[in-house]
Amino acid sequence: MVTMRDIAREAGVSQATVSYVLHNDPSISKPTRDKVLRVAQRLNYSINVSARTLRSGRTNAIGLVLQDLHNPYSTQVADAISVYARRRGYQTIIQQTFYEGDAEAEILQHIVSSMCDGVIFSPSKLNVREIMAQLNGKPSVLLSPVCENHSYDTMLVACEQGIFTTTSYLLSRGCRRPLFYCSRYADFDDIRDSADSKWQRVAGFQRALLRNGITPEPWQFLPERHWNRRSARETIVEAVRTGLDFDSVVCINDESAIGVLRGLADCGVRVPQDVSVVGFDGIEEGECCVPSLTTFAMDFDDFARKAVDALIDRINGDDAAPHAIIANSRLVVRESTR
Amino acid sequence: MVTMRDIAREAGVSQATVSYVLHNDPSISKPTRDKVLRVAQRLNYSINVSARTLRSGRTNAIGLVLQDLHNPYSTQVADAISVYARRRGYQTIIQQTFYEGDAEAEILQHIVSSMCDGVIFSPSKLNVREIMAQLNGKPSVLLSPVCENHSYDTMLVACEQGIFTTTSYLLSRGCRRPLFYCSRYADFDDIRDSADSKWQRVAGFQRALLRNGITPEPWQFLPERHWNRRSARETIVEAVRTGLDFDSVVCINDESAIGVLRGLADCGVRVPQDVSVVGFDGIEEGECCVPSLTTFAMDFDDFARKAVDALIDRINGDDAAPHAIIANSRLVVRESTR
DNA sequence: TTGTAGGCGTTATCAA
DNA sequence: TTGATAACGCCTACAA
Repeated sequence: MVTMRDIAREAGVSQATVSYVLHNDPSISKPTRDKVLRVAQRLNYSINVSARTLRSGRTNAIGLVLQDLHNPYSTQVADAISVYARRRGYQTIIQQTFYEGDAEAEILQHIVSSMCDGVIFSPSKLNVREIMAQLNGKPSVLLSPVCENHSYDTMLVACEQGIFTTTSYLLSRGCRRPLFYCSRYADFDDIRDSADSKWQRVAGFQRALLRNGITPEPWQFLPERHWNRRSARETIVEAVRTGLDFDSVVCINDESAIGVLRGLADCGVRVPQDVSVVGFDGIEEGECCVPSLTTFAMDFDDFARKAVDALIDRINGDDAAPHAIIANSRLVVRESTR
Repeated sequence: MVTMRDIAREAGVSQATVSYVLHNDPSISKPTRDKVLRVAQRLNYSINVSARTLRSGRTNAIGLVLQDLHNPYSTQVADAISVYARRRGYQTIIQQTFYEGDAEAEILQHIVSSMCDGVIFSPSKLNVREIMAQLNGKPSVLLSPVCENHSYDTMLVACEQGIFTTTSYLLSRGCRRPLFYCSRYADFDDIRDSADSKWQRVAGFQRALLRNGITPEPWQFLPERHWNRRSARETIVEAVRTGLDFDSVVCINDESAIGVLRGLADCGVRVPQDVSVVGFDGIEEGECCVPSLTTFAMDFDDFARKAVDALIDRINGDDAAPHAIIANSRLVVRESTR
């Protein structure tokens, strides 16, 4: 490893001078500058980030801590944030917690102590108290459906409203017997004010039904499963096999919706002629599947912009009260609804 | 920020003792140990990674430098590598170069100087000489279709053989007029030994045709476009509109194949009854699309295991001659072929 | 315009 | 069993 000291020795200057040159300090004369730069080039110098960080306290990187990168939604979030952060002059360091509380704490600790100037963090197991303990004052933006705190800026997703919108659209197109994938039935009054992402979606579904004079009934709720293609596919196939009478499926996310589309194809059910399907998220895959997916699509670029801007403001010392941030989103009508 | 010195003061021991305790050094007595740990807990201490790295030279992290995270193939690679690296006790730091030579060099420099003990790197713009200069001796595994060097372990993809396999399968099912998405026509003899990933695939296509007594002709080659859904969709729609007579499409990757499926659906062409489609990669999306995709599927877990194991061996001082590594892969027959 | 020197938080050697 | 102490590579007053 070649250090500034090596360059200094080689160029016949002090190590401090090298540092100044590499920081474009104007007080260094052109000849010295050139000489140092030439040597640095020749020795193929690259700065030691640990040393710089240790000394300066700045990393010029932001941490993005997600649960995993396995699902398209997370991937698109990660992609959009990386791209925008880069435009703002920051490296993005992506880390996954794999839904393990230990990993979460460990990663936050590492990140807190160094590696990055701020964190965009999607919590799973940790509660706000624990998060605060780990984050310990480091600038942060939370990606969370719930805004159970007033300690951090939080990117919210309009779950209730989104599912209300997709369900309402379905009903406006004449559907009367929608299924919801995936949750067990719960009484509307028990969940209407829930802070939980899933229950918010269930509540949106029910509110749309009620608004249209339909009373939600337990048969409409498909059992709780993973929010992924495979679970959704298996579940909907099972529903068709058991002879469930439905004319549409409201899905908790796009990935599930794509599994539902697949499962209906397995059963020879035509979409949208026999059954309509709506998703939630707006992942790219939904544009290109057959049939393409009607969904409540988030604007990922807007999401990334707002999250990163908020974080960088905090890094730069903004101490306004933490606030909730919502990205733009809208209903996108495609082929999966009639 | 709370440091070891703070703990030491609070616990009435030296800072060195704190370090020993936090490293589970057996020479520290139980009472001292407990006292220090209690204080550390209370002060919510977390280690400063920069300082540790600067001093010890070890990070316990590996860097994964990809071109982008926008396509499912890269995402699945990143996912699999992160998961396996974690099992081997390493954090994975994912970085994207966005196909910009500058970013590539910059990221490698940062990573070289610190942040991680080794790098899994997918080069785009940089040539081997430049890579070597940036990497500067840091343990590395290259993800690259070409093995133009004997300086690094390199994960190879069986491009020629893979496309040969998918094309041969198509022909064995009675197809006689396959299209190739996407490349311009090139004479077989000019490309059969190419080191380039794309030309290897084209060569595989042609070799399969020749083996079956079919002479490749320019009309079979769809113009060069991006290897993504949208380009493929537009291209195949155009091909159908112009009345091109074909009975199958060999795609350069799965993402393109999914775009082709979509484009054919746009035109009312049935798959596989009218046209068969094969992909290359084995991304998850191919399992669940309609129709599901016949493809030459890589075993991503095997890929990750081999890449990470090789890298960790190097980190641990293995100095065997660099070698080429190929992950398991196999033809997966699904619904998109007749 | 350039050099000297101290310290960022840790690890690790050596001595006590 | 524990404590001094000297780096690791870089940044930045301050001095020259």
